[in-house]
Amino acid sequence: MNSENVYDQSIAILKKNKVRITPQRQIILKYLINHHNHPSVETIYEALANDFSNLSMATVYNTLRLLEDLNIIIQLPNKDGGVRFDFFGEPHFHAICENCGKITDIKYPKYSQLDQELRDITSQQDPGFKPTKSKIEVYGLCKDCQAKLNHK
Amino acid sequence: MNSENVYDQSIAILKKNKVRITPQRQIILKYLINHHNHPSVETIYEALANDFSNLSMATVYNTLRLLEDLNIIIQLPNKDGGVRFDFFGEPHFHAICENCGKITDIKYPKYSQLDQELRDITSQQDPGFKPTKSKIEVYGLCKDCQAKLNHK
DNA sequence: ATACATGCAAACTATTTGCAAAAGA
DNA sequence: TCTTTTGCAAATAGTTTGCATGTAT
Repeated sequence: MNSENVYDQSIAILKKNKVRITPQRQIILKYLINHHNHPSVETIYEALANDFSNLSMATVYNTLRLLEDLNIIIQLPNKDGGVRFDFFGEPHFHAICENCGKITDIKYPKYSQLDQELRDITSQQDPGFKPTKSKIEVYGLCKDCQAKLNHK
Repeated sequence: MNSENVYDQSIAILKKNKVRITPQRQIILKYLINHHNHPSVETIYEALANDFSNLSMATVYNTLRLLEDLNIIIQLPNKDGGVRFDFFGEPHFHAICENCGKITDIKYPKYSQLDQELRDITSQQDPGFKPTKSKIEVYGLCKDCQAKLNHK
């Protein structure tokens, strides 16, 4: 699926949920679709504020929460405070370096299958719980940090 | 494994890493082993400050970070700011309600197997990355919140 | 003995909030 | 039109830090 389709599909989700398509929401959504750098709120704000004056942090926060609630993006923990975001088009999980905080996308062909299994088990053990999504993270040390830490 | 063994085993990990066994660390660790309420920093502080005067928030923060770094406890996201913690004796994952933030432990017999698979895939796709742990969360709506939201 | 840990309070920073003005539908 | 959204600035809350004191080993 190309990024145009992905964008249109996301906009459709917004419309279905009766939220207004504002320019701010459009550029933030586009930014997230086109950048796979797992940006923080501030990274997004700084990248867009130049071309789009009068963009406020509050709006970035609002939009990100909205997109996350609609399962268009997911939130990732950030090593030193704050959070980061990732457009969640193709299901994948994340490898996170415990030393530098670097986040890498890990594609997993069997993700949907695993997701279904996790939901089933959850519903079994917590009757009545209605799962909407699952999130997986693998923590460890990235290549660079291993090298750095060995030199000490 | 009973809670005495779990405690001794955790203390052994602390000793192996040459951190001092202070009374503060002991009572915080014991609290986490004996309470499966996924406490916040403040919950832990308030529960212990009564019997242990002069306990400071800073020490609770320090200790929790230490225990997390040593993979004795894991950190969980909290709905409205802050984080929560869980002693990670038997591997399990968590069901988190998106509406009220309630966290439930979900036991998964095949967890170690899945954990191994996730690590392998991560190492394959991010050569050089050295995994230390994985974390899985299933988000959704708990039974109570579904009922509440339907009444609206 | 001495390096490490603690307690306190102040500092910091990410995030939220209230409200008037702006603008989608 | 009229409800939702935005921008701004102030407020809030979670977490960290600096340093003198205390303590585990």
